[in-house]
Amino acid sequence: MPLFSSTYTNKVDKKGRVSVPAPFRSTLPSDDQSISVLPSLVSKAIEGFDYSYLTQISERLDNYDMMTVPGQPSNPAAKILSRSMTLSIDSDGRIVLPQEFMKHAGISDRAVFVGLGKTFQIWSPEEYTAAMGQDEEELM
Amino acid sequence: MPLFSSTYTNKVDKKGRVSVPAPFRSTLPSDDQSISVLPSLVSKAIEGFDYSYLTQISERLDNYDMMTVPGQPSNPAAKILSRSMTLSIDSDGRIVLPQEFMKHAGISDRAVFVGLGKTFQIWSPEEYTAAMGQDEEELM
DNA sequence: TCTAATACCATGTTATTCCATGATGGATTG
DNA sequence: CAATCCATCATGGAATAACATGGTATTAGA
Repeated sequence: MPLFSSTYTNKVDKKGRVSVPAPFRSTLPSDDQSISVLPSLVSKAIEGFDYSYLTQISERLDNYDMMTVPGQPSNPAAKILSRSMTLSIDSDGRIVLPQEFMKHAGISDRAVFVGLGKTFQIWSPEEYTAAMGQDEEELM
Repeated sequence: MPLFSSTYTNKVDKKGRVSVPAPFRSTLPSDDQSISVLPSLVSKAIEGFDYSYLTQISERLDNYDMMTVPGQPSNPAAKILSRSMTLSIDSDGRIVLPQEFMKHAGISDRAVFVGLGKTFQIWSPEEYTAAMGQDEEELM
């Protein structure tokens, strides 16, 4: 199981490309170099995790019941699945952030990767420092 | 096992043709590029899944004692099987939505594909935003 | 034969892959 | 201990492929 830790800031080019921090990549299974992301439901950030995490969420959804029991779109698991995208990491270690996701997180030219164990988050430097409080200035 | 996620909006032409989002296609088994669909039993949408999912539902129906339990058509599994159609994906990655299905979902010229894990749904943009609530505007 | 469904082809746009460069740090060797 | 070599990493740009989409041709069914 992957374990994401520490904090890294990388540049985002005009196409939305950004390098996934190497330590994050190395915790991913070597046969599936991809990450799944979605706009956070609670903050101005992007939530990230590995693919197996998505399958766990999917299993929580009994789709058979979903088709016959009303109230689907508001189901939390459905919300996560419908909003998440799986981004493949290219041979240079980069992903392309979807425009809408960047917009949600207020990301333009730099992205802060924050390891949180089984998951991580991607912030804009500005939003991250604001959310963290004033005791952060050495993000460079 | 395929896992459908994220949300995509594609155009529907006058013939009812629409591209299946490439990420959805790639989760399907390469030797069976088709999807099975039915009008949702609970909402103004089309339910979709791959063929193997249909067989699972069929097995549920087999476990159901048809000889002793009356009113089989009301069995959800029976309802799903009887209403489902399997649509083949053409060489350009498109399907043709049956007219009745489009009518059920209120689809005219655009279709929203919503990934929900083992299954997905197809909505009209209008109905989908209405069903999701007010907090969705970036469907593009 | 006429109509409708299906298969085929063409095109612009977008995304993905490939290649080159600079920076960094660790290890090896003089 | 210092200089050099090598591997990894982040980053930019350009070439290439994939995708969505509209149109036309061909086939099949009524």
